[in-house]
Amino acid sequence: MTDGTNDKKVRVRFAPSPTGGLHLGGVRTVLFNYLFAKQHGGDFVVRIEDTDQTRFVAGAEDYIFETLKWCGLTPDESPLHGGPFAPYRQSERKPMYKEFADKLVKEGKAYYAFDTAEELDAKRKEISNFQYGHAIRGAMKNSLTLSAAETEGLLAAGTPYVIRILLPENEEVKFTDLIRGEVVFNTSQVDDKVLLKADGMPTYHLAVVVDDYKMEITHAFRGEEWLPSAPVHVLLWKYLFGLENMPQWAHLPLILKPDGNGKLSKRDGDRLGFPTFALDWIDPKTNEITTGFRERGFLPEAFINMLAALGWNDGSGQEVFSLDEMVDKFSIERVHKGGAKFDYEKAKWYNQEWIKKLPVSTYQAQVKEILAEKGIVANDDNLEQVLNLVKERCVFLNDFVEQARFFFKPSETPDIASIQPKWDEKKNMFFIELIRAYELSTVWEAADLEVEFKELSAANQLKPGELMLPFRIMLVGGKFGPGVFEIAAILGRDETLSRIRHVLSLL
RNA sequence: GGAGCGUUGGUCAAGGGGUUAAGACACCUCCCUUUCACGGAGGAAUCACGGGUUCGAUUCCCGUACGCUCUACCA
Repeated sequence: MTDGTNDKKVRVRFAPSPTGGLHLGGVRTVLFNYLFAKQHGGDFVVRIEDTDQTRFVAGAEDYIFETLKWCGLTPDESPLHGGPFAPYRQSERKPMYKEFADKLVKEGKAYYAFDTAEELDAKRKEISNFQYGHAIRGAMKNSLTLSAAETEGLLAAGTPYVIRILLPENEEVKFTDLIRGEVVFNTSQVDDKVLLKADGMPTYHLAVVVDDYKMEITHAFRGEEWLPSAPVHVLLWKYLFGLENMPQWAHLPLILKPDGNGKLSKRDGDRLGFPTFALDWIDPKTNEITTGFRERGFLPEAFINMLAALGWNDGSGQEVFSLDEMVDKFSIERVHKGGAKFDYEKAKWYNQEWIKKLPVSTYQAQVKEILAEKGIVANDDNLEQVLNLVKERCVFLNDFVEQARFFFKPSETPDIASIQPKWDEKKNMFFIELIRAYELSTVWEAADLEVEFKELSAANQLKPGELMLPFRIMLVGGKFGPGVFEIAAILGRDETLSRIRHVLSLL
């Protein structure tokens, strides 16, 4: 199969570090993993890569799971959901890694290095293009340059050390990337990466290989920033578990900032006024709040749809996809190689499309809550009707506040300024008569109300056009919203008449 | 600096040796709407540049330019 699946059960993983809020790129990585797994009837596992204790941030892990939940991307296995390959936190798997690092040392594929951070810094300053590799390692303090006895001595004395992979000189490492095709690196160009840190924790390089093996991962999709270190991972697979067991790789393109160049960062969002995180993130140290797409009023359907479209399309021209449709139509080979600039306008368009597309019942409760926060009590009898009437003018869920509030609460500041200049006694009389007519109406439906309105305006020798705006201002408070007669129909007789009277009294 | 990856309208992109080079977003004009939206019609590209290969290249090859990523005991 061209997408790299074979008879093995497909298993993918998303492996985030709990260092803060999940940004767009991270969620898209999850999405593509998820889509691929589900399309092949496989498993989606979430593994927490918390090997760097200095960067650990409290709450970040919970945040990741809340994000997945909101997006509807449920893991089959994770620290939260459990699973047969537990534990799913690398910090809890610490003992597993050292064994493999030791094995590599024993086989001459890796070595102990005793250089201190200061010594490394000094070398980096001294030698331009410093790379801890074949050209330099002979001049450093490690088990390759030290005698066996010296190394033993340092180890026995408890001297801090790291284990580095010993890269062969001038050897080609090839692998097939599902998105990019064959990728080739020469080992002389990559350095002897640290595998095991002085604190006994593995680096990403060792951990990702060991865990992918132990968790029987078949496909590994990650951001493009990992491409340069891929040869180290391939070599580790070759040394430890065999290339035939190595997962298929796919390196996803980056999401770029809308203006200028470079990958999108949280700072760009702050600067340009759009979210980059899925949900609100509160920095536990500074208490600084970063707004998320959810709180900004995005629907999860729109959020993931927009994310998928950033780098993938099915070639048909279709742009709006549900999660199920994406599972059905996704193809890793149709993912772009080049990065895409993030376009917030397009993101908003997706949201509006989804607000229109989805039955309002799917977000009605949430809108009701948003309204309540603004002190607007919506009654369930006609909320659905109201939302249906105004949904096509909402880009964000929060827009329902402005678009729907007048149904539940008369405007406190009706825009009488825009009707006053042309206001006269004739119009005043018309509305007084309208009140009377509407009081006597036997039915209260939009079409009938419109007929009565027009008949009355004709009887008064007024153009309905001159009266529509005042009527709208009376009911709505401003120059916006659905058809006035539909509004009146929903408001009901009492409320409609009361609003006409009220504005009349102000004119 | 080195290595890797990339480059189709302002943005996302389809396409792929011979086409009027799809579509969407944004923008502008018009229509619809006696409001605002929705909707509809119209408007923009010497396919980064230079060489090849070819009857023919945006599409294949090689360079160049530009951009990005990596170059940590971070992921």
